[in-house]
Amino acid sequence: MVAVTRDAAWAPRSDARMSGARHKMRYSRAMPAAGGEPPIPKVLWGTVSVVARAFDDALATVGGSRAMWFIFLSLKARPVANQRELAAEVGIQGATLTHHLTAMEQAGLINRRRDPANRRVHLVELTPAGEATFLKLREVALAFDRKLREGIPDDDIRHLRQTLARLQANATDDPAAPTP
Amino acid sequence: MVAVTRDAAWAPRSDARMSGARHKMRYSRAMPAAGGEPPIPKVLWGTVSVVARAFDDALATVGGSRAMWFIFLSLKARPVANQRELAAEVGIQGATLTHHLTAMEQAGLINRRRDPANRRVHLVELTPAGEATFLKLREVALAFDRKLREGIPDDDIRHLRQTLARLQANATDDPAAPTP
DNA sequence: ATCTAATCGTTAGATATCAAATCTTATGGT
DNA sequence: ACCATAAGATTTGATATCTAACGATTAGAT
Repeated sequence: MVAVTRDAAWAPRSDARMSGARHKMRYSRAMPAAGGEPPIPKVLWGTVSVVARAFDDALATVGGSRAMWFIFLSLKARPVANQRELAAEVGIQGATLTHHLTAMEQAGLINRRRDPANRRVHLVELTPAGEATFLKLREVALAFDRKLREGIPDDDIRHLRQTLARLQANATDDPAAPTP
Repeated sequence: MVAVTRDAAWAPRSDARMSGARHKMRYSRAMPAAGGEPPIPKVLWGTVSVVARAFDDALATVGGSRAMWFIFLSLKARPVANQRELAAEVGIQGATLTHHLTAMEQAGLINRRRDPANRRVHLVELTPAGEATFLKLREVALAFDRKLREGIPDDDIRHLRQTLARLQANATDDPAAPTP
């Protein structure tokens, strides 16, 4: 018989996500190398699930979404040659970008037109409504960023960026041919 | 006219994901507060997309997946009272867990049976085939962990865990009622 | 000049996830 | 004893994402 403490009814935002560990997990039982800590992929995934969800919720309050915000951000940060490049910048596949752009176009936030110089490429540009939406989303994103970094020194953020970059590089490097 | 360098045909694993930034992005143009660096949510999302994909690919080579591995991991790390608790541990919703467990049951990796003491509860237990699969997945997961941490001092990993935990807490804390 | 191959984008089909509705079983109030 | 409510799990319907196949356009070879 296992005693289980349930989510209290009075708890604000009784969101069970990621809050289930009432007993201390001992991952060393399953993963001898981990020293009792959850493995890195699990920690990363857990944090990102929670952060991304909160970010999405915040953007949704002004009618946006994470993908929409990343698209706006890439479009405004520098001119993009084509959708393929935009997709890479945003971190999604071209097919996925198509869906988002179609939705944004139907919502009147962007225009797509063929480049006269190379009619294969579709040029993406913001409409006035798109500019207005961008500003609203930016406000929410900036507020979220402030909240996210609260109590974390800038040095730690820098360190975080470095370590994440290293993890990303380590994950993708091919062990077959590291030396040419 | 924008000059665009295309993916070279000779590049190994010409996966465009997250590799599109040939020009240095200046996010300060769009996000004045960021100091030219991409905002934290974007960095997090980018790193996790890449790492999770690589991890999934690795697990797929022995017939597994990220979700399956997390489920095994939680089941082996300590006994779990019920599926709701297991879902929280894994970091997914109960409905999603049901799908995975159904698939794993059909694959002969686990059994689900009603708890005689409380017939609402479905107890999950590994079959011998499940134990064997767990060992194979663990091997892959340990190798991936080693690869992921290559060149990163343990102190940095500890630091990473701490910062991620803080980000997670900051993301979810309710600004409405921080003080009771 | 024409034909083949490459590039850009979209469409189609599949999977993973979530929220909401539903089903089954247990608990508590009367 | 009976019924309403709660808890655990599943099912349903929606969304975001991916890969693979396709359509349109251009570039290159002959």
